[in-house]
Amino acid sequence: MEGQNISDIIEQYLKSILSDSEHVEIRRSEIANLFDVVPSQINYVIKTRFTIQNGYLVESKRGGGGYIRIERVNLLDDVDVLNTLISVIGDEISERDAVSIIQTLYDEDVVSRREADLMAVMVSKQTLALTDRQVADVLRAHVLVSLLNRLRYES
Amino acid sequence: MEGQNISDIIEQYLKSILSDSEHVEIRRSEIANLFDVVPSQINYVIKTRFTIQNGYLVESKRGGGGYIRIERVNLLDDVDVLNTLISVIGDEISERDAVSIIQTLYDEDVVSRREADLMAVMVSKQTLALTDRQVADVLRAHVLVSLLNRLRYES
DNA sequence: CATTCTTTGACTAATGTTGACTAACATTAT
DNA sequence: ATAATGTTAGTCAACATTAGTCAAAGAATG
Repeated sequence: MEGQNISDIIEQYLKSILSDSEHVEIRRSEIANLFDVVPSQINYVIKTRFTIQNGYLVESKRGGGGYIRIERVNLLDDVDVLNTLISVIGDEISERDAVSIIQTLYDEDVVSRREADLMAVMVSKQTLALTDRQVADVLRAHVLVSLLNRLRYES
Repeated sequence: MEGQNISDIIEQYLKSILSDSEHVEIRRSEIANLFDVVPSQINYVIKTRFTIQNGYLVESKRGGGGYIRIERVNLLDDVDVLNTLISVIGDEISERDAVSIIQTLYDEDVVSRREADLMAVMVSKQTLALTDRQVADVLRAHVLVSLLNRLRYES
């Protein structure tokens, strides 16, 4: 057990709830009060310990009745393929390279034909209509990584 | 279920009626009284939760015997769903409205669950990480229209 | 020491709530 | 007919209530 700092303690608290139910829904300020920390520390805990790589999905809503919801999801077996491809992408990527990555996904049966087609539309020059080519390449990398991360889990 | 704020509760109330009949017809002040809110809150609920992007049509009449009528529209009955949606999108669109449209596509069986999920990732703020919000909105509209156009052909 | 991780708080953004004012329509009086 | 009055709904901006971001300061680690 590592219970040294308060972030670890909050992490354990949330995970103990998650070991029973599939998800937790919290009010940020309540948890912050409970552990006597500033609200933004909750964001820090979530950002560093409840990532999609670890199998957690987070959604939230602001305003009255706002909340933060953490959900446990089933990670799929394609993790290795996805990690490899993500590391290949880097900070920017051309349309041609993006298409070949999508092709790999299809070859490896990670996505269907139709899903691959949609992804190809998403990374195309025409869709990412930006005057500056490099800006488009950076955005395309971002888009592709987001899509690959989405493929890590089901439902 | 997320139902902490009163707007969500009113939304659920109206949708529970809509799950039985094709439409609801309300007197604004009555609903406002029922949930103990000011009348204009009903407008807020309708404006944020019963848009055409969500698959609802709203009409109303003022004066004596006035009413607000919410109707669920079946977009598949429309001759050209996609054209309708594309015209709704316009030149720019918020993430919220975009998600509504994607949800509608899924509800109407135009796309699968997974395809809808990928599309949702695509239009998310995080994916379209741009400093200027309006630029992101414009790009998001572009992306969505591209995707909808892609859905025209069956492959 | 240098580096990385944690903690904090000021500022920002999103969403929800309220009420004063306006617009549309209906009914009644002239 | 027309005007006056009453009865609805619509708009908009101020205010309230949440969560998110970011960078600086502090603590821990090696």
